Amino acid sequence: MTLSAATPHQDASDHEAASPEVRTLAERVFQQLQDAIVRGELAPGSKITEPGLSKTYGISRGPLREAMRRLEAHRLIERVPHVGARVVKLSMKELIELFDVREALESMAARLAAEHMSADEIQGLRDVLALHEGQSDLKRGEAYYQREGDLDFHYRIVQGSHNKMLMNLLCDDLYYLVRLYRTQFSASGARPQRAFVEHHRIVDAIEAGDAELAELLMRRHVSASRTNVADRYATILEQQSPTSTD
Amino acid sequence: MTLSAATPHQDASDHEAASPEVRTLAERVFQQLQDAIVRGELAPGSKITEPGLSKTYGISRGPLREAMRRLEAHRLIERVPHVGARVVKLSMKELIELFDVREALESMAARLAAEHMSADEIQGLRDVLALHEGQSDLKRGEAYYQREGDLDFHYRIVQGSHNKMLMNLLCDDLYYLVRLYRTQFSASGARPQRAFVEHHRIVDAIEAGDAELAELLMRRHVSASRTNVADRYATILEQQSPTSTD
DNA sequence: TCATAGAAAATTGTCGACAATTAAATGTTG
DNA sequence: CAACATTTAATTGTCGACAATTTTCTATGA
Repeated sequence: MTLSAATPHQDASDHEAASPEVRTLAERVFQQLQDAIVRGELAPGSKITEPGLSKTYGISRGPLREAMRRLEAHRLIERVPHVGARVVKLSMKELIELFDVREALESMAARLAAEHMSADEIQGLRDVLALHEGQSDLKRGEAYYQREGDLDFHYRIVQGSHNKMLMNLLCDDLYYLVRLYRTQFSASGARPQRAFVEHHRIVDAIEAGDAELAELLMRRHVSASRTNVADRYATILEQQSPTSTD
Repeated sequence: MTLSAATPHQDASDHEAASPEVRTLAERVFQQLQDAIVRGELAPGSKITEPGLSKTYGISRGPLREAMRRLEAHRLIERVPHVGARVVKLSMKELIELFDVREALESMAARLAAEHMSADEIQGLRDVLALHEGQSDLKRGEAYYQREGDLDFHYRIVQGSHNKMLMNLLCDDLYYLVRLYRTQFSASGARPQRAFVEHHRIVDAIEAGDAELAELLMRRHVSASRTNVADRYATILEQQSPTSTD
């Protein structure tokens, strides 16, 4: 809530209260389910049943199924006809693939942002960084705000590209998957500090209008993030089942 | 139909017959609507009403609404709560944005394809090209097969990347929009012949395992395609309303 | 004990009806 | 005649019930 000025996500509801701007039940339960999955309340790979959710959220199966169809299209759940639906579970390979796609799209976004971002938008970007850094000094163990703050940073650059297609793809499709993994593998060790520095340099390049540099720096930034996440994934996988080869 | 070996699209139904592999009504009507929109039978910007479609396809509104929710998530229709749905209509700006995103993603796909494509997959790619070229010699005025053939080429390279995320984004999200515009703005003048040459060079690079070159060539190829489409769009726009500034 | 076949339960798919909201039509008034 | 208010119609949103399919449980047999 203290991040209100820096949280462009559209999850307006705190926990389960009705949002006045959301007109239909299907829309509301879609956002609620999206949030529940991203937060990890619905564990990856777990089966979700229509009567169960229908009872949990107090709505009939009609709008619920419409919400599930949207979640399916956004790749947050996987459905099999006549069998049921499960929360998506990314393998390490898929997680790396996700970062590869991010690298291509976000570096493009950074280039466009350097070309098209307004002074106000750049100022907003700096505000996010300042807020981010301040919180980091205060509570460096608390990873939650770092993660959301990091995503806000990327979110704003994508919006700064002024490319609607790109915004839809990254913000509506990929970022929810990114947030899903982030609940499991938060950045570790010296990575957050390095990310800070990289963020600043990217903003510098954008402010200078150096599109080529902004693109290059963002590409490296996402690539470094991918390496870090892959390491974390492998580490956790070893801890869980040291002899597993999967 | 003669392209069966080279058409990886999953539109199995010819016109409206029941596909045995499609288990549910919602799935079937989703594909039918998708096809109708892509073919232009449902004009861009036209309003679609639930009772109308329900009567047309002979199903109730339940599964129909689920299909529409999926179309909405794939950006083929746009819905407003309590008002209705319309077939998406891309402005020239959005069309260019779409090609910009394609340029970033498909150049990445070409690079990965050069690294990971198997000999069989490359052979299949050459088969598509040969078929494509033969048809071009026979009937160069017939643009339909060219268009589908071109898309098959791109489709196979994306699959050759062996990146599931990339395949989903391009094949499930973007290519239907590409096909939608293609029904309106087919390649013109000397563009098809040039595209042939570019396709061959891209395959050569992939076969040689030259990832960097494949990426560069694909980037140029999509960029050239964008330029051509933008010109066609502007021309048609002028013919329709010479004095319009929109 | 394990495997298999059948029955029972649960879940998904589909439908028609009713409520809520919006769009259109009609009538009224200046 | 135009502008506005009211009424009517049409469309969307939601619900509960029934049919079809799958999964689970149970019983029978080797």
